[in-house]
Amino acid sequence: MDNQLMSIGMVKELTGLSERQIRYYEERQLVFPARTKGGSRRYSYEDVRKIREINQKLKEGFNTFELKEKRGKKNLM
Amino acid sequence: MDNQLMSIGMVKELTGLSERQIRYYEERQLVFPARTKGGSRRYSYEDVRKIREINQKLKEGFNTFELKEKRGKKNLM
DNA sequence: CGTGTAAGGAATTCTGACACG
DNA sequence: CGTGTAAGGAATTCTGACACG
Repeated sequence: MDNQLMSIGMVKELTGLSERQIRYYEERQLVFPARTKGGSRRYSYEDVRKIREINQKLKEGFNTFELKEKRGKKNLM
Repeated sequence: MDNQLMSIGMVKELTGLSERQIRYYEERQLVFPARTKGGSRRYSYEDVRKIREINQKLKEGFNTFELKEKRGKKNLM
């Protein structure tokens, strides 16, 4: 994981989502950002892509549990 | 510049250099990181590459002024 | 000249919780 | 369930300066 370099602030800018939303997706085990020594999250572009997709699916009516299932079965994310 | 996303802390890790060195190369106009609203520097991979090259050249005996000239003439960096 | 460091401040991020629904 | 927010703390980064050489 040499490519997780964005702070949550960058992700916030790129996606337009709130820190709360971004952290929540992690809490629900949908994204797995790295951590610095200090404990801050570090995201990759791939994570940003996932986060966008998750938010999109949620808007479409799915819940985080379904998204997790879907990932397991179809390995799409 | 959508790809300047690393904090100086990340660059420090990737290059093994000190913040002082990294900032100094900017002061000497050898690298041009972006800035967040808050004022922190944001580096791209390209910047990291330049920083490594600069440090290498300095070890070889060049000074920052020469490095700036070289860049202008040969457009290598 | 290139780099170290202590100084004080400002911006960032973290966690756990209460809230709504 | 997904998200907002106020709370207090910890880690990060910033600038300007003094130091050495």
